[in-house]
Amino acid sequence: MTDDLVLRRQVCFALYAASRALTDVYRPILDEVGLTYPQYLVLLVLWERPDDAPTVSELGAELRLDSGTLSPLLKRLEGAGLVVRRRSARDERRVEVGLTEQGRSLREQLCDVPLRIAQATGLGLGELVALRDTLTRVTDTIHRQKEQ
Amino acid sequence: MTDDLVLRRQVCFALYAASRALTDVYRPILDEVGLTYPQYLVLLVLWERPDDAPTVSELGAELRLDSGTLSPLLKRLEGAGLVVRRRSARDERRVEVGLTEQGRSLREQLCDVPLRIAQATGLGLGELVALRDTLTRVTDTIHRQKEQ
DNA sequence: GCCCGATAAGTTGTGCACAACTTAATTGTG
DNA sequence: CACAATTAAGTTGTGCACAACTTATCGGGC
Repeated sequence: MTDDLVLRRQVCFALYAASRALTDVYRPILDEVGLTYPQYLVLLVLWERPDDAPTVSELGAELRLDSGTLSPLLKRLEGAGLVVRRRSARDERRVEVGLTEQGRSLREQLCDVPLRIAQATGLGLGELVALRDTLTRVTDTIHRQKEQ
Repeated sequence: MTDDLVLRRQVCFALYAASRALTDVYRPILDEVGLTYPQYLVLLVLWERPDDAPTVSELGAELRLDSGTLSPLLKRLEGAGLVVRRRSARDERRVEVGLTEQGRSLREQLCDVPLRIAQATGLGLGELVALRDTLTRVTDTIHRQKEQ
């Protein structure tokens, strides 16, 4: 019982370490275009629906990040000329986030990134899909518990 | 090809989201004893070898964190009375990190934490072990590539 | 029409992570 | 022995995450 408290036995440490290791793989790749990993995640959401201009809250719901994280991040993306923010006409509380032409065009430059990352993991395609699905299940389980 | 760039398909996002979700489970538990999750990880290493007093570098090698992260974190743990730092006698560059009595006694208070976390994931024991081993393999693969 | 609770985004403060740098001690080589 | 290269820890600066709070807008009930 007492030696359950050992670092290498903990799933959470494995998760924490793997997450940081993968971010290390992303860093040099994203550095070339001046992005951080969370900024890249925001762009992924925007690229999925290029004509949508989601609000800050909608972005936050996808990425599970709050305005405390997103507001300064989006300000930096706007400063880099990749994104525009505008108050919604019919609800002045909302801020819609849209891609600039420059932000749109970044997508092609980065389309081979997922493949390069997948290769760095050393896992086969089947293992990757299984891993992703297991992790997604864990995340959903935890979030469902939170809400109740 | 182009729709590989979709958030929900990316293993890395699943990893990033799961890691943050699990930290969310830890937070209220560790809050009760005034710890953050990375501080808890440092204590895990110290609890494994209570008479060892590893150096900052040795802690960093276990957790893959550098002195830029560990120095202020250890200063806070010392401020909380859980840890002591002392310069090594035979190598004045090194700083050895040891547990205080208070830091040692925290272990018993937290020994049921891994079980509570495991339950929150909703996975069975076999799945947890498999997940941990896959993640550890990915982390090791990435780090081996870095070194070459 | 007015107010009250709810909602949206932003701000402030704390604590990681990590890069780049500084300071100090040690080791290896001539 | 001298001294250059290395190593260890700490510092500084940037960018997340997240809690707690503020400001502004909106909507429903009266």
